[in-house]
Amino acid sequence: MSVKVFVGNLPFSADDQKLKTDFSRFGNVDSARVVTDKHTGRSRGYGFVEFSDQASAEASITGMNGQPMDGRPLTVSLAKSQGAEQR
DNA sequence: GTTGAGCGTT
Repeated sequence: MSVKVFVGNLPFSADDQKLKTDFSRFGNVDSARVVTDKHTGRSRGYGFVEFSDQASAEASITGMNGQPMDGRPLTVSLAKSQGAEQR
């Protein structure tokens, strides 16, 4: 199964593809998505990254959490809605 | 035309 990772403090110039590119260095990214506002269409400044393996997710958290991207420190952590099928 | 805590979308 895939593991969801919450990514916050993202630059407004960041997008889902940028997240996937940056997080793909740590493992296989199943899908990366940046939360964009539906009313304004602009990025809210945070997104989610889905890894195909939990080890890759933790590796990305350890490697990207607190690290400045585009000039701003990213907040990477396990997403809340992990479900109960990740084991 | 902007901004900055926050856990989306089908």
